[in-house]
Amino acid sequence: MDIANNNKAIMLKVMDQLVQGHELATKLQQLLSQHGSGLGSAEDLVAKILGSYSDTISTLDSLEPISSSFLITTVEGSQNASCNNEGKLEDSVDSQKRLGPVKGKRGCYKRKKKADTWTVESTLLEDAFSWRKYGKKEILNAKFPRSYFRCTHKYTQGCKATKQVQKLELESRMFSITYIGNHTCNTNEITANIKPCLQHDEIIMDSEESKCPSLRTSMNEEVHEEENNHHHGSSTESDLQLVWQEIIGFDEEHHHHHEAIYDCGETNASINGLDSTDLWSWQRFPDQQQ
DNA sequence: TCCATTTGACCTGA
DNA sequence: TCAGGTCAAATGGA
Repeated sequence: MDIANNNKAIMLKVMDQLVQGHELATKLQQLLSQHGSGLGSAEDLVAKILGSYSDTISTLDSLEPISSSFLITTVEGSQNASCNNEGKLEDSVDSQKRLGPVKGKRGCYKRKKKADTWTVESTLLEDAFSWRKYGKKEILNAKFPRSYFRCTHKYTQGCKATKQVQKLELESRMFSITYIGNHTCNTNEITANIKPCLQHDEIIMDSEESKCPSLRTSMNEEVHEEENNHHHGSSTESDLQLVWQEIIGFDEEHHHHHEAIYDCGETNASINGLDSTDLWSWQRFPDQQQ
């Protein structure tokens, strides 16, 4: 009996590890696709890794019936879901919004779990996805408020990805960007219109462990290019500007004016058809101020 | 008019 | 109990 229980525990642990590996490979695949050209072989490799994980998981799953539910809950991880309607999230939410306000539903949600969540520290706030801000919150013992973003395609494509952005220190350009959930929207459409941007200065700070060592390496390679990367853009300039403007405002409340430092002289850039007025003004954060 | 942001309200979970 | 996360009405800009 104990042996059976022990085997079951081992099986669960193996499944856990496999599922985690699968999640990491999925994230890596997404990041590789965001970074775009020249990485085709790497993407192929990731696809093979993912296939291997899937095969192994399904094989184990067929051996142990109880693992099925485990697999689903783990893989879904932080995929947020409304507390009503048991999973049929997006359409219902969307239709609710269009049909009119439903009182008593505010804040009705399931808090995201840590799985499928990873944190990046970066001087750049943008990525290949389009985000819409839905909230801001003062965080206890934090100098700066945290901004909350959801995927623009949440209602149109049911994409459940969200991210949280918080400035780390007053004297630093670094932001802590927490990504929660994977994009399920049509990323090809997004990335096709946007040049891949280098996410220099990024440090993966996964909430569970360091999940993406290969990514970390690639990120670090870009560090030295920091000051030269003012010519990359994405569809997320709007939210960048928002966060930046908030922070500027916040700084100005606590310090004084930094206009000269913010003004890096690049305005009205048009990248890939996207209007990016004042696109780069946010990049010159007052790290060298007095 | 449409869409995005702001912000106070509200709910969940630790 | 309260900090954190999300909702949704109000507001503003294009």
